Amino acid sequence: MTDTQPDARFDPGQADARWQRAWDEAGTFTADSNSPRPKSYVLEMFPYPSGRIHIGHVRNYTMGDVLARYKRMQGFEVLHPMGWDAFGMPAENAAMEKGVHPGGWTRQNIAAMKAQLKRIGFALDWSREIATCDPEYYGHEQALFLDLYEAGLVYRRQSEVNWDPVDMTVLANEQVIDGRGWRSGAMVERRKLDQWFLKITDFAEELLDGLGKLESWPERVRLMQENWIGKSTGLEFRFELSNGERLPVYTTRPDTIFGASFVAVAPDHPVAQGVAMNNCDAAKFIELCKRGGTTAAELETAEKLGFDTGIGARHPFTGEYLPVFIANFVLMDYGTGAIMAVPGHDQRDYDFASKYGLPIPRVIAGSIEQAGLPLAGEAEPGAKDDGGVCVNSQFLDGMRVDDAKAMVIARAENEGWGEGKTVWRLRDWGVSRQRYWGTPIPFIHCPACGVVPVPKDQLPVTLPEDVSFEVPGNPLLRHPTWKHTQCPQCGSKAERETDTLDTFVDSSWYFLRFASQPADRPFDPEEVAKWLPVEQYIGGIEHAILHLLYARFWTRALQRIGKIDFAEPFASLFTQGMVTHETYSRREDGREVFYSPDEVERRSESAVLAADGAPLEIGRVIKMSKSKKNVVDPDDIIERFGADAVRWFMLSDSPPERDLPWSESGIEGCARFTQRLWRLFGQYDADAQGRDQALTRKMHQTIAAVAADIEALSFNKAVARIYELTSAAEKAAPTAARSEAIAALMLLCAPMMPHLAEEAWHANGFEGLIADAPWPEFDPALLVEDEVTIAVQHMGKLRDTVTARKGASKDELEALALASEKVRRSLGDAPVRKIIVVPDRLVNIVS
RNA sequence: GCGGGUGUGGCGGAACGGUAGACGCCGGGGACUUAAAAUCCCCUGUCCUUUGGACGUCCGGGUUCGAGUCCCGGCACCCGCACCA
Repeated sequence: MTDTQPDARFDPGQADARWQRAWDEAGTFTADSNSPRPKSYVLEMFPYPSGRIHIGHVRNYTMGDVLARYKRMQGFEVLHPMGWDAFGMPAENAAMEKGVHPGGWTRQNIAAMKAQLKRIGFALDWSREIATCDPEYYGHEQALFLDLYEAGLVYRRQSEVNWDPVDMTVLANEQVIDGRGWRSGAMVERRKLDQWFLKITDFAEELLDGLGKLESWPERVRLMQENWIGKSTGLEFRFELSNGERLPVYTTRPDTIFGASFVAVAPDHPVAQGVAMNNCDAAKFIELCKRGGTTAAELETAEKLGFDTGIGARHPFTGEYLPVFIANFVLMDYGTGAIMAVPGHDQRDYDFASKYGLPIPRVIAGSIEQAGLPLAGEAEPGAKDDGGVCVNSQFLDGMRVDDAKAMVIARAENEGWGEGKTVWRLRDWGVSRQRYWGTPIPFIHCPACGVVPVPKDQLPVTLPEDVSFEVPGNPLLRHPTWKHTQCPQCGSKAERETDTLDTFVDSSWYFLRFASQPADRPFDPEEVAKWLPVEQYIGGIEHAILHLLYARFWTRALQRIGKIDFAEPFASLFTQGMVTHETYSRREDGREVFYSPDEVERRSESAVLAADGAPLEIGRVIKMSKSKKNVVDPDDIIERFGADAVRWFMLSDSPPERDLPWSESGIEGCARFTQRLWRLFGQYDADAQGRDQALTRKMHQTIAAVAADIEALSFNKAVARIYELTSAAEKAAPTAARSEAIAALMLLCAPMMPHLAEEAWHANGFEGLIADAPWPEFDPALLVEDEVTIAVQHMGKLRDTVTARKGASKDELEALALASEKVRRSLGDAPVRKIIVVPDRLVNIVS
């Protein structure tokens, strides 16, 4: 090396900023959609601008960055953009707590977080930066929303919300704690409002079928979406009620119809409402059900409660009258809002029947002989693939579950009291939010013309800036002038819609806007076609269902109305794990007080509070959160260790889909490794002479393996490979082969530790930026070893290892194994009965 | 409650059904140094008295010449559950 002393240390404090500037000035990461190179679109889920970049963001974006840089080195024109999911509740909360404007607060956060991201040296095309709170962005979103409206995919209907009667505001589920408003503490009420919906259910079948083609999505995400969409086939049929009405119910298990011992309806079912009109106990019961949260988790964990309406429902086969209950575990949103309950074979029905002393007959058993077998204290599911047959079921007795289902449906259809039906769990997407900080829904309510869309040439409908959060309620609703306007159709006085869109709408098309940003349209279809679908999308598993399903829906909807010509936005998906940290706490005045890592002195087996030297309890390793104070600040650690050490830590050790436990000693080890590499890079000698076959072979193997590992996103394995080649190169004699290996290491590290790689590349006199250098080639002939180690087992237990020529025959390996003294000792006098030989791997002797 | 996942040394993890523990961290010992830092070398799953052996991948069963890996049944923890993003 020419201008660096061998013992000089790598100084990230200077190098990081220098190379970040160099990339900026050269426009290295600006994506050119007219480039002749093949295109690659690498995208990470954009962050909510909460104020500071979280270490979890750093991990997410480091993974995408390594892939983006690697793809560039492989000759791709890479689009790797970044933006801000900038609408949402925290900005309004900040406004209420600190008296700041949500817009100002958000823009300040964006500036701070952008500076943080720049310090990590991400290869991002900042020229395409988007913030969803910019009128330029949400105006186009309003236009798309109107397009979907024209296509009949948008409608209004009544829907329930959590209403806080004290704060006079709608609460999000997370703002309802034990049935009370988080701020006011008032009992939350359910209130019906007119709200906007998107017809995602129109696409249920397509969204389900499409999953099958997403081969590069994690299996578990596809499974979760499949279950969420929840296609089921069953029977919808009508009970004749003792009051003369008819009650439609839906069941997926018509084969168990003889096990029905009661009928249950949802508290908001018309039958329940009807009973409540003349029966104040029923009305009280319904009120009771409406208390408490609206979430599925709460409803399903709540104690099963029912109210006997006194109505009877006539069983279509037996003619017997079953009692009709109002029950809190029946959902109005699913099926018909009423069920036939089969306690013998459904756990919820079982719990309910046990509580109210209703019969629990068995109608499914392993065989017809087991008809009299009692149920073992819980419901037996009686799945279709375990050979269950119908029992105690008249004409169904002895039939297999599948056949019985078909038979019951056929009888119902013949006799005219029911029919086979497909039902979906998926519900339409409610997008109305009664909040200020979101995209205004571009509609006008005219007393004469009704609901009228805002003409496109009047978009965007912008948010008013002069709003106050001191008074409870929606600022848009209270604003003195904003909502008052004229009807675009008749010109008379009218009011703007004051609901804003769910922020999931914002994130349902941002990946299109990144690819193409015309001023007059949401995107240009040709430009979009060049980049989309996203080749690799990376984000948290917490988005496995909602965000990813909504984005898939939105893309398909745009395809249906001819805006784009592809159905799936993300070809490949990766869900990364969280960054975790142990917690430090102690009891003070009877409650647990947490301390942050920088207040703590961590010893090998204990931790003490630096301030007073008293011991602290080391808690479990859990997700970093402010309340547990187990957070580390990215800026802080970059300042101490440099961007490359932090990036390296994010990639090392833990597989990317699993949680990564933060540790001080881990990051220190990474920082040490940057210096170790730097010393090795300093030993590059362009004039060195001589061969080193073993090292050359190792180099080629490493180049191939690191490439494969990066493409599989197995960064921890790529890191391990780089450690191995580093050790080998350090130990090797100074030959031309060694210099070649050192240069290869610079290139292999370039996507992961770009500042260090650039610095070494430059210091050793290489031309240009390493970010622009091609990925090194490898010789496939050098990947295979010519000698292999063969494991020799006796009865499956390892006794010896022997060395053999690669590709040695079974007979040769057998002879080698039997010649081993350790094997002969283990064998003793026992006769050899069988020998299993796995070529190039092992020999197992069975005696 | 329902749906989905995870579980391997002191710690993070590696391992086409085929040598369990690659690689890193921690720890121990040594070298260099007046000393320290930095750096380098060696050791490091548990147990048994050794050359050597036994036991070991959350627990209990099973399939197989051979199971961390496949099957059945548990346990623990994590994610999601439709207005958090």
